[in-house]
Amino acid sequence: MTTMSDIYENVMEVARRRGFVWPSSEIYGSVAGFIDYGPLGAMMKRNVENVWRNFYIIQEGYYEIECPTVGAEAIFVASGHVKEFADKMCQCPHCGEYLRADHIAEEHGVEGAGALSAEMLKSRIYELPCPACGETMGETDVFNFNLMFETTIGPGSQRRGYLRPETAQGIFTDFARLLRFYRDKLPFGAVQIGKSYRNEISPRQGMIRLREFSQAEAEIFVHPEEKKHPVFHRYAEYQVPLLTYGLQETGKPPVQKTMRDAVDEGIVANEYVAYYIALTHELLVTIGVDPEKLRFRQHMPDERAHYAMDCWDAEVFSGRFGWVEIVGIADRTDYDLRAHAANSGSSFTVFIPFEEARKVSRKRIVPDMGVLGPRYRGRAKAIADTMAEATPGEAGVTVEVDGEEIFIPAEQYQIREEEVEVRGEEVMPHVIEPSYGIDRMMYVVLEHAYAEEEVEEEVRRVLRLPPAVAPVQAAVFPLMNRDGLDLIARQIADTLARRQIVAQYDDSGAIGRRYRRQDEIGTPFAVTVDYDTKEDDTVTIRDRDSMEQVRIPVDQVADVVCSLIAGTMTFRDLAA
RNA sequence: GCAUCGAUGGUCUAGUGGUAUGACUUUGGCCUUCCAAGCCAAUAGCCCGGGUUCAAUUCCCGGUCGAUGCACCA
Repeated sequence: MTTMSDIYENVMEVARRRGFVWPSSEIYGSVAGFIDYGPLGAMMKRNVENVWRNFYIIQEGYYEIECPTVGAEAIFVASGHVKEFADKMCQCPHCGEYLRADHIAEEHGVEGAGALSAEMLKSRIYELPCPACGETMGETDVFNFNLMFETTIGPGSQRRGYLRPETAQGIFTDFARLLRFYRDKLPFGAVQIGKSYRNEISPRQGMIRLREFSQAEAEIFVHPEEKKHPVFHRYAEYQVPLLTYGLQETGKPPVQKTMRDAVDEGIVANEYVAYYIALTHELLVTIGVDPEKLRFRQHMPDERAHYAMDCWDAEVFSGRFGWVEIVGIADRTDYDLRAHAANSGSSFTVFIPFEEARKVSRKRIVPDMGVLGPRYRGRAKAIADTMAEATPGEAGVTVEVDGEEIFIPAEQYQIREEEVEVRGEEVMPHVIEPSYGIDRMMYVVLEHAYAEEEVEEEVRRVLRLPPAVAPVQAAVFPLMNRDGLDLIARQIADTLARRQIVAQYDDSGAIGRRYRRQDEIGTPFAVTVDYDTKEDDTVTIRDRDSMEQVRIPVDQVADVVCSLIAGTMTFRDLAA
């Protein structure tokens, strides 16, 4: 039987051999951190993404957008990635080791070393020993290693661009357009599924840490003071294992909590974060993650990314890698919108009307233009505008126009108190972000689905993939490749194809071998045409997991297979 | 990036200074009335670059990829 340590090798061996995942550009030597999805892998990945779409687009109503993977420098200056998404590194002049400069400083009691500039760090580590060889660091440059891939846009290498390190920024930069699309109301959200890029220093761990990877992200814009999810009740009683940072500090295991309790007890910051924790749990179980190997871990305060306020990771246990972060659910506050507003000059606020317009009394300076006009001529308008913003003194008001201070005596204006109707306010939304690593989901689903079992002294390898993500949904076999059985089987395969089912026809070799082949790629159901079919127009349908067979009429095959795949009927129902 | 080890048909592997073993898989044929049966045949391989040598898959150097440890993983 499979031991913990070699499950990865067994899973990846099947994945390679059967066309799920291949090393990229093998013929020229593959590069760490890049993979190809083969035919079955690409199919399965599409299925996983479509399950994700069912949750976020169909259930939640957040539409999908698609933005470029290359972005101009300004985007990532604003997002903070140019500055923050980098490690301060240095190279030991004695042993040549590459090291994190801030880590060296921190180990020797320098508080907040992560926030120091490169120059500061350089001087702080001057007298410290190298953690690799023990020699004093001395004169060594501290440099930023940015994890973004850099490129240039257009000829002449004039404009700097970056491959996006997350899909989120595209949604933020489309904020104003999206707000109009959703007719100027909060909350609203947009999602994006696509490639992101991070130039990892040393990627290992196969599909777990890639330099080019697929993300599925939702950015949900909510009122900053009202983080109550409109349909929170959907998941209010849903139970999820939560590993709070308090529990982590004391080394305790996660606690099962309903989402309502988690919010009421202040464990999870707000209903939105809790809602997407529960939704993520349901989604991951749907694609085939073992619920016994799934938990939600809260980020420690010092662990959070530069933009996050509260953050929970969905972690899945892998026999090879231990607990692996698959999904991050963060309350990014208004960090991103504020940054893009400041850098772009565009508006990132939403006008929220009050339920009733509020009457606000305020004082307003009304200049006597009959006096100001003739006196200041061309500058009169500017002076009047400036006065409206100013606070008048006893004798008059001083305004500054074009760098010149001008005193306007009190008799040249009136102070009018007036009631103004304020109909609402401009607020900058907060962003709730569930962010999924599709490739990691792919790996853990394959690992959790993989099983070896003894059947009549032979090892049967089977991928117990849920029908919703299995790359091939049904197999169709003639028991013998003659006597017209093959023709009937081909017709059944055609019928299934017309019903949008991915069906594989196979007539090669013994029937048992064909079942095993399909087991290994996770095909949930197999239809077999035998000699009884010619007598009574029935076929057998076989269940991958139980290996049991049920005989059903040929003309019901498509309906039954569709129901089984959609999950509206189980094989057990069929057998009963 | 450093250190150690490794890389042989699709997969797993034997072995070698003179082009390579076996099994499984795959394909074709025979046989076969439901879970990798049997028989015959076929296809297919020494990670890449350089060096030493008459000759390198084998020895040496460099690289790539992988495993392990260190470092790294917003």
